[in-house]
Amino acid sequence: MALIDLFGEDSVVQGRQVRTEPIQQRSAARLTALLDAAAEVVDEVGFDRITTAMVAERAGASIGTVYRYYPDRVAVLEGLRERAVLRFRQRVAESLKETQPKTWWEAVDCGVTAFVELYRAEPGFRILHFADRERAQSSVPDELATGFFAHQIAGVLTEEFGLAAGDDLIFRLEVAVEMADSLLSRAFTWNAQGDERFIAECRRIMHDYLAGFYGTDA
Amino acid sequence: MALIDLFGEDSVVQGRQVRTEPIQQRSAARLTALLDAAAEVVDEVGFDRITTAMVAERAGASIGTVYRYYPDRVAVLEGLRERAVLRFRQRVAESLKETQPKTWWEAVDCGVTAFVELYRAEPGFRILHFADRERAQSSVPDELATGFFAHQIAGVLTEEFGLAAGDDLIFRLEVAVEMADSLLSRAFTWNAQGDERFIAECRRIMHDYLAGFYGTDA
DNA sequence: CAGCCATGATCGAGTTCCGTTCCGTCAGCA
DNA sequence: TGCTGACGGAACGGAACTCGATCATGGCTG
Repeated sequence: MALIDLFGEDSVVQGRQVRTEPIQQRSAARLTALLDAAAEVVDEVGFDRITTAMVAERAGASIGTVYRYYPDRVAVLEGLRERAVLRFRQRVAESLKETQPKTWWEAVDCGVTAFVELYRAEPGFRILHFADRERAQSSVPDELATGFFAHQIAGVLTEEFGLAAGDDLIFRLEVAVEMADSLLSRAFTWNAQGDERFIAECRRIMHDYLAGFYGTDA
Repeated sequence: MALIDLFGEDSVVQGRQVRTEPIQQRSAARLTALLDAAAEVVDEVGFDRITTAMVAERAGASIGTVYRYYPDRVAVLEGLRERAVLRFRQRVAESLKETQPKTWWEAVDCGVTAFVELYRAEPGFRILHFADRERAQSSVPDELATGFFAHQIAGVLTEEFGLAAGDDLIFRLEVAVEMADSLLSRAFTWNAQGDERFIAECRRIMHDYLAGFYGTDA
């Protein structure tokens, strides 16, 4: 199994948050414009204060258009999150292709790098960490949860670097993903460029935590 | 410095989220009733769906009373968070007094235990982790952030167990607190009693991470 | 110690704002 | 040129929040 298959866009299940699939071409542009607008507004006023009117105005659309594509306010944020996840995975896929990692550690590191880069460059990317929590109380675990990432990564590590597959690996990776998400988000909490200390410590912890179980490198 | 001084209620700075300090006795009862109501409602309908009307009704008060004490809806949640932090610290203080830890590790473990117990028993306790994220975009680091905990814990570990004080210790602890918060919240995300696997792994990781820097135990 | 009353506390109808709907109109495609 | 997808924005419902009327408390006074 190629890395690109695990992290490429092919394997992303289309979300259910969109009301009407865009048929005409202009509507696809509308959709991205709406999400771009939502991303900006989220960064400016926060998750609580965002209003559908703000999103519509910023996107140069009317209220009705927002509701044409999304059933409600929360769905817009979920759409934003879904796109962020997609972009993250694409970025990881690119990073893997460029880096051609020789060890499992280098592969994991690609994930950290991709995360940091997107946090820096992508408006509204912080929604990734946020939505994690809010989701908890309502729904069933979905394929965007950390557990899903854990499975994806497990696939890569197993296929490419021969790590022993199994529940232990999955669990380890889920813990690792949770910690990394937490530390990297912390790095960006009060520093738009990301506090290098936390980023570096995150890399170190990931390495030590996974190495402690699967042997140092290789 | 006694442990109780670091974690007792004395050192808690009164929050600013309350509009009017209660003067008469009944209003103090009102305030706790409002927070109790908010805690229940949060657990039932989530952070998004909570309304001031729900809180008022559950507390047996009118809308106006809610707004007498809190400037807006979000402030109620912040008040709830502040109380949760307070209770966590009190619980840690109790736990330390009972346990009489002999090693730094036992002391840290008290923190984990307190967190787990409160998560299980205290309605709305999950707000601790939630609010962490939302807070980030608006305000300056406050004394309820993880950094504050790190300082508190550093004080205990330095005074009681002779660990070397300094920025390194503070940073380590901040990272540890962040990871613990993340893993423990994950333990409770889809399991009201807390997934024991994550709780145990959290303890192990805390121990290894801190021990790796300061030497095993003692 | 009873009663007074300044002031804290409460209430809830009313106002404003926001989420959401709905239908009339416009634009792309055949 | 008609048919269907896309769009706009007024209108509706409900939730956040205000405000002046009203009630309760507890210190003070005689």
